[in-house]
Amino acid sequence: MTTRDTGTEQLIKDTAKRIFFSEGKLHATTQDIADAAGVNRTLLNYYFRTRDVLFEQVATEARTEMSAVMDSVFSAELKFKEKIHQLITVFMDQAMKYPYREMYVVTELNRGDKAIPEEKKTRLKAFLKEISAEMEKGEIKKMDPRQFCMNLFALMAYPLITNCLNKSLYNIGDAEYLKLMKERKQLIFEMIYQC
Amino acid sequence: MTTRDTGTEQLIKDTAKRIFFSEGKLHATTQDIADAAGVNRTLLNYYFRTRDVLFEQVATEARTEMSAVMDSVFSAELKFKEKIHQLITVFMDQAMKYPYREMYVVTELNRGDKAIPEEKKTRLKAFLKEISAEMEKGEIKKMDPRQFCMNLFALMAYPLITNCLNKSLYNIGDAEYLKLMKERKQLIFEMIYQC
DNA sequence: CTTTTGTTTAACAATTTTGTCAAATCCAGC
DNA sequence: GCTGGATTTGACAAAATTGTTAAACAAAAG
Repeated sequence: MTTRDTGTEQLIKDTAKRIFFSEGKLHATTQDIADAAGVNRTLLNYYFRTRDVLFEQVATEARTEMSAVMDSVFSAELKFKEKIHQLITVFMDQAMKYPYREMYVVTELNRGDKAIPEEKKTRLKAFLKEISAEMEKGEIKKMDPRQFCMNLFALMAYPLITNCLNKSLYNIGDAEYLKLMKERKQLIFEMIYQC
Repeated sequence: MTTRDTGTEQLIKDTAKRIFFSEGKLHATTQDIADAAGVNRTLLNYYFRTRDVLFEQVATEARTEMSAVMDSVFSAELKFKEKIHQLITVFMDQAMKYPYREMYVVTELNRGDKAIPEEKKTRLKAFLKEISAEMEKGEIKKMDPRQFCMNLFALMAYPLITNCLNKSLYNIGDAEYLKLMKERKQLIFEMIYQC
């Protein structure tokens, strides 16, 4: 017989993602997630058997989505400058929806010893080479390409992770915060490029 | 009778800090902490009564230490440029010891609703004004001073938070990582200043 | 309408984590 | 040595979180 697909399974996963990656509640319990999704907690066990399976599935999808987004940029046939521009746009849009997703991946790394797939490392190496080439051409300031990468991702990700803190510190609301983040896209580009 | 002070209380707190802020195990259990400290778990209850008290105490001390470090820079009588230089040195040294401390404070903000003390906000405002003044003088590139702040802290904190990820991604060991972070101090200074 | 099968629920069991208590231990002061 | 209070420990209780099961429910197929 065909599965009836009431959409509950997806609802649970989406809710878990929202709680983990948008709201940053990294220690949410299965009951928390069930409540937020408006379903009986037993359903989490019905669909995923155990809490760990759900968490793992969500984490895996997070990594996959992240990779897909990155791939779309890295494998595109674009000039370097355009690629950076694209990367900032795409990454920040993602990070604005799921500010804590990266952080989740990092903390996962910190306990279980998940390895980074070789494939990603080679892709990164290619990108580092591109960066070096641009530096040779004098397009961007010379430095360790790894530092360049760290700078880029730091500038993009950090303010979104510290969302809450910043809003409170600078006394700004949702609307203005959004505006600031939009401005940031351009700002980061200039910062990275003019140095 | 006078307290015997076997140093156990401090040992427990220090161990908790190490686990939380250095190792990034934000979900450590009381047993984990007791084991890491090499003491009986009951002692955590003896000295702190409940888990929450211990956590709160550790978090409070973290905030206090952080503030003290920041104060020492912000309230110093220094030229702006020297102040930034000092800030980078001090902040990064701290962040290298306790990379996840800030993150801990942020995630704490995300569930309980801790407010930021007014005093800190006023100090920040003063700093933002200083930044604006420097921009007027043409010492640093003009932008929203809040963006300047976000840039600065992002460049300092993020690579340390993603410590594990970076080591794995770039295939680097502890020694080289340390070297990279040292280089970063100078790099960040130039980046902030020459834009 | 009945059956069949996937879905949902409530009650319960198991596990994990935290808290309590009394007894044992240790050490300063007598 | 003995005493008294602080410290430490192990056994146990309580609470919180997770997992299981059987039964109720809902919808498609016959």
